[in-house]
Amino acid sequence: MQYFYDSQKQQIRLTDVKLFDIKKTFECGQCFRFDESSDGSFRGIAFGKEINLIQKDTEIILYPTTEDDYKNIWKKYFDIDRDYASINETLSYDKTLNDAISYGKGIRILNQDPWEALCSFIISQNNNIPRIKGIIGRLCENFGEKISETGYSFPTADILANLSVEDLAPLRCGFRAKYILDAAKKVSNKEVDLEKLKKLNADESREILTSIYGVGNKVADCTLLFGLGHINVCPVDVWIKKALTVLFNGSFPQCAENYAGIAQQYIFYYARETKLNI
DNA sequence: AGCCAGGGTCTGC
DNA sequence: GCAGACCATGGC
Repeated sequence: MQYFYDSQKQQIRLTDVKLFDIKKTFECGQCFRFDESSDGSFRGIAFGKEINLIQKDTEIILYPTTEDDYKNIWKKYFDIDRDYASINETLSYDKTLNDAISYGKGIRILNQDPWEALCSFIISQNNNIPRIKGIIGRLCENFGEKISETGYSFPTADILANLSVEDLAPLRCGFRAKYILDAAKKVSNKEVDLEKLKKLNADESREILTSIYGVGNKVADCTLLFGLGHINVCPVDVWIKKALTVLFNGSFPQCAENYAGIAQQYIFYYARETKLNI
């Protein structure tokens, strides 16, 4: 994969793209702030920047952006440097995983902002994806910064830490409001120091994350996988639970141990798309 | 109407 | 340690 920057058009062009399908990546349930436009491109916001992506086969264009933002934000965000071919080969030793990969090939695990991942997956609990996106959209419109005509950044923990449950009423997020506020307070006052978590291992981080009211293992593991780069962590939701029972006799095979999070994402996509009617 | 959605907490055994 | 009630909201 190579990149070319066009300063005239303010765009990055990725060529010879392998194993990066933007539609699957944005629609596999790992992030909630990217939406498809009528022309098939995707627009979204991450790290306070709005960006569009359009893909044609092995070419992807990112716009508008600068070369610096590509190097400092998007290259990492889209997991460009990870060798998915090699990971897929390892996972393919298992026949069921191989089936799931042929279905979800091109999914990449995004490296999201840890606070956004934590807050988003608190909102995700006992909820469905369209409504999660709605609540997060209202959260950003109400408390984020306006960064374009229609775009708002994800609000910081510091901003949310000073709010009350009543302030969050416009979100219509129900019982989750008190969880969001506790997370915001603990992150803001460094009782949960997300920067420090980056230096800890998964078990140590999970222990700290679950000290937040409303954060259990599943939400913590989503934060570890999607926000803190632990690709060997496997969040278990109702779909994964069902898939593990039906497809794997309870747990993933040996070949998935180092990439359990990625295996999990293929299986999640596979299970939902096929509704597990296998 | 009742069930479900990328769950977690609290109570009672 | 584990099952069951409960939690808000909205789509089907």
